Amino acid sequence: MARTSPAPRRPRLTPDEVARAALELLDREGLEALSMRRLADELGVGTMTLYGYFRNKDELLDAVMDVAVGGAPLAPSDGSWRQRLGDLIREARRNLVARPSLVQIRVRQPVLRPEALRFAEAGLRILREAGFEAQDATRAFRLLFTFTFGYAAFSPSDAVEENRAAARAAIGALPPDRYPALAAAREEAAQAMAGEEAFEFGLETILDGLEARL
Amino acid sequence: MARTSPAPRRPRLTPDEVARAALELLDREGLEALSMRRLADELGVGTMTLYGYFRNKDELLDAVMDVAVGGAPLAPSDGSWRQRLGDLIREARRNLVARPSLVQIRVRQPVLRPEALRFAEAGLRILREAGFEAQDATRAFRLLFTFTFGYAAFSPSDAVEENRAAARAAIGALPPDRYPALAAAREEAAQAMAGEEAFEFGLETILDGLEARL
DNA sequence: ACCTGAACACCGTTCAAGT
DNA sequence: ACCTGAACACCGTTCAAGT
Repeated sequence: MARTSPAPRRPRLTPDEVARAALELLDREGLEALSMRRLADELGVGTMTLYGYFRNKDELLDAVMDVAVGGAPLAPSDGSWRQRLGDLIREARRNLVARPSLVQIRVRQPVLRPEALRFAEAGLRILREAGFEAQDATRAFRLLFTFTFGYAAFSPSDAVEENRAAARAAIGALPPDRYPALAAAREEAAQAMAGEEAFEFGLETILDGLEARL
Repeated sequence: MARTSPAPRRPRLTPDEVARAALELLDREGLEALSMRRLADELGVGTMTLYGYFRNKDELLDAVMDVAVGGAPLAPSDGSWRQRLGDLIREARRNLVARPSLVQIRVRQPVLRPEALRFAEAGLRILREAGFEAQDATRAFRLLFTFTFGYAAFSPSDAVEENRAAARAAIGALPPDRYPALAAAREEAAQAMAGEEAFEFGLETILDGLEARL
């Protein structure tokens, strides 16, 4: 009467399940809350158990990035190359606004996972179809990527009004004779430090520049 | 016979000296080595002494940023607005390449110190002289700032060849039928992920886009 | 007025061991 | 084969105290 288990012992978790739990913790409490100890606690295992799935924290974060961008549909839009490329970038921006921690992970380490590379593939494809040669296409994509991630990294996405107020105060405290341009554009500078309008201005300006190169 | 000291006791250090010592440690060993404990040790004081100069670590980092960018001459170049703006950005890039930690500090927190704002002032002034109104000028500067800091944050500045090799390997491992554009531009993509050529392409494309708007 | 040790509440990771 | 506690070498910061 064979009991249920001569079977080889199997891990309680898969790396994917660990990564998903990490992403959930990230969404709930942010990157600073995602420690190996906290995550292990939430999963009900010892801290060191996690090191059976990932060699270290960077590897875990790599996997978190992968599950975070995996499955997102990369909405295939139509229209001109310019329209489609703009839509792709706006979709990336929406993802980064929804998950600011992804930017913090990317700033720690390059990410070369297949799921993450779908974004580059989609961008490159549009640029090649538009007529750019391989070298210009990769550089153009790099420019768009840098702007999109840079804007997410360096422009506040929450507490926007507090940040604007701080900027107004800082500019107001400068000696106007040494900072005339900032003094004359105080409100505009406070507006431009965040938000969708300044992002759109940047994106459209880059697309203008690319169009001029064709 | 008055001895040398009825004078009020004076602090052993000034905030500026502390910030300078922190910058030196940063240059020598990078941001991850700059802890309150390490810095206090190097200065030969107790850790908590530093909290007499700065309320917390973020305030110290703010001051480090200020001394790092302070005094740099912002080389006044001449030529067209386009030439001068390009030179300003290239100078900022050189500073960030020389001190990658500044980018890591900026990603932690906005910096609104007078010395740091000289860069925005110089950029805005050129853009206003070129003919941009206040709103477009601030947005244009924000675009250039975002690209410059973004490139420094997301493109490796050392171990470039190792990073390129990793990118080649990752692209090579992708199924070519699902990633045809990347497969066809593998070497170009590896090149474009870092270096001055891709930066120059981006900068010139942005300047093209701005010129088209005038 | 200025400085500081001890303590609190955390980290990531190595190592040796437990089932 | 899989899991884990203890330990190591760190963090930033609060508190109460020392000169």
